[in-house]
Amino acid sequence: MSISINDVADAAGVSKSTVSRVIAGGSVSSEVRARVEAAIRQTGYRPNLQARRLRSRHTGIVGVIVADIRNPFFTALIGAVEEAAYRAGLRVTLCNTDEDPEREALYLQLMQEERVSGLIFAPTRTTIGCLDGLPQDFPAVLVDRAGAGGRHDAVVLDNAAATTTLVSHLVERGYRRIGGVFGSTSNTASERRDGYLAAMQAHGLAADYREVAPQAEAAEDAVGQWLRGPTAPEAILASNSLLTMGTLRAARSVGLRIPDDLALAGFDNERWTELVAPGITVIEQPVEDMGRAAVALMLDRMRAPDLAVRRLVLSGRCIVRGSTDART
Amino acid sequence: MSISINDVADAAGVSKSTVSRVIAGGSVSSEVRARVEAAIRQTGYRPNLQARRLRSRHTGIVGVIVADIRNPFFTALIGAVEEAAYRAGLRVTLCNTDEDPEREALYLQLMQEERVSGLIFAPTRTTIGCLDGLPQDFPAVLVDRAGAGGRHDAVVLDNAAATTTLVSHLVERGYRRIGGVFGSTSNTASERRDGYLAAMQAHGLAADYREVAPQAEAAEDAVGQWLRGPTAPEAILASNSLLTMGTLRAARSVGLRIPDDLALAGFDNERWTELVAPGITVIEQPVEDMGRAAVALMLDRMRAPDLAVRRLVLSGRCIVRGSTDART
DNA sequence: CTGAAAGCGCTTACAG
DNA sequence: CTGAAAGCGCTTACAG
Repeated sequence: MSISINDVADAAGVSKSTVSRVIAGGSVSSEVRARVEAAIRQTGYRPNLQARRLRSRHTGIVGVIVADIRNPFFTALIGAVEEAAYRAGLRVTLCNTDEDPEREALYLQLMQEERVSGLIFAPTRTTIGCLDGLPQDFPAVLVDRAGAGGRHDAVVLDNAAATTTLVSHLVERGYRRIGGVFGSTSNTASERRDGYLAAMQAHGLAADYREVAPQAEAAEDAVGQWLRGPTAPEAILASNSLLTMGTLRAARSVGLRIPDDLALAGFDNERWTELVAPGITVIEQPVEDMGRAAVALMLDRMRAPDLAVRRLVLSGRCIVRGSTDART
Repeated sequence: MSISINDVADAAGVSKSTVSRVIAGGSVSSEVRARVEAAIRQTGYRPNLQARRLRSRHTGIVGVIVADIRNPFFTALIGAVEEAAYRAGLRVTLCNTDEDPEREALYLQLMQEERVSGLIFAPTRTTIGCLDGLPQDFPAVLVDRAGAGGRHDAVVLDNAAATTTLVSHLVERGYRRIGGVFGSTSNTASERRDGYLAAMQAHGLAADYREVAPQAEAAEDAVGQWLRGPTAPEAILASNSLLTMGTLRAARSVGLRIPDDLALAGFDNERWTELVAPGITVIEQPVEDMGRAAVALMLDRMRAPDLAVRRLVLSGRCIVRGSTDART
């Protein structure tokens, strides 16, 4: 069937050990090396990675499990992780859970069966609790989503600070009835919700919020109802760009103008947030840094499994645009 | 180190053949099956997929190579492929080439070394030519991008029809100086360019276009210059959503209003194209169907390698919005 | 239904 | 520098 190292060895008139050494860049006489390289070319030999990984007992694969590949934040994160992993000579294998804890459990098992060298994971809140099921020596790094005081390395945004910034900004602009739309599945959304609640309380304002599946449709439905009802807020803070989009669509379909009838602020500086009129005020996350940092933490952990658990907290940057600008 | 099938066999007091049978769902007495299952649970055993794949000589992995994971078209495609593959009991491994032929060559090799069961690939134009380097028995399906009369199965859009529709629509709306912005790396972009040229000629109009790297920044720069110059068009047709976005940004920065100063039409019905004011006229691609169809073609090819080459051409749907509406 | 043996394609000590 | 042997963790005929 497929050409194996034995075929190359035969063609070159050497042992397969020697072929293996040539491929691995071990010490081989230049004359033999040339012969083997010619044989490789001639036979069209491609090493079988399954065999190599089995024998060498490490795969050089980093598993990445994200919650929603259609969320541009995760796409950007994946891109950054991929690049950093590639530089470190690691391959990436990607899984998408669609925020489903069952699929998370499945993929977590699969990653172990793949014997990945490391794992980068953005879990749902449900799964964060049962991460202790992972073997001790499994180099896993949480990214974007982590509990406080977990057993694993993590890279997260300073969500409390970010929401405080957003709420303060809205209050400064004169808004009082500030509502929130938060994802219901992630710890990150909960942290943003708690930050919102704390900030509202600090300003002596009454809080009101909705928790929905972190997708545009869910936000559009929930916010649409809300905006049509008697408790409609005059400003909304949304916890990710999909929810921001859904909120915007809801406002449009109800016929509210932004920012005059409804102010809007959210997370993630997606290009479209700048293109709509008015632009949307957002917290920009250092997503490239987050991806790179996750890989760096993972590499450290692979080298030194006994390192103390590290938690990297990065700051967002507030970009003010017209969507929160009615009162100036 | 890691727990192997032998440990389970020892714990259950059976041979590893029997353990293997239990896992594979072979015929085993219920008493023995129960003992083995208990041993699996007790030891925390996870089968080593590298070993399984090596021995069974097929991986059950479908490789997916796309040009740009940040292009929402590809993200949606990946999602659809993943789902269809998952249903067929296949795993997906994903590679992102960033439109770089060198990385394409690298990943193509890697896919062979991984011994993937099948490949779904959106190649650059450069690479389409040297796809014959793939082994005959390699079940590869091209998606979104394919040459005419290639050796591989393919799923593509009817690009000629789509651009003809767009040009006719613009002409109908009274536009005459219709320019184009096309990606420079893909065959699909070339087909759209050729469709544009043919349609313009059929209408007796002079064509003018730019070819750029298929990213927003490149389009923004090129179109910005163009719009400031003496040959500025009154309408622009862009060959993907990133280019549409760049064109829109360029128009904004030059201070042109859409559609009064510049009409705009593009590809891919991304959510933001509906959210900006005015909305953007686009060709919507049946991207989910494309992903599913690619997997279906691949499965057929895996089962029957000698099947005649098939090329599936799907139609886009034109969604007219305000961006092409100045004259009505 | 169950087990012993062979072998998938490599790498890794161990000799020479 | 080179090769023969062992073995990574499985599955797959082959016996019984």
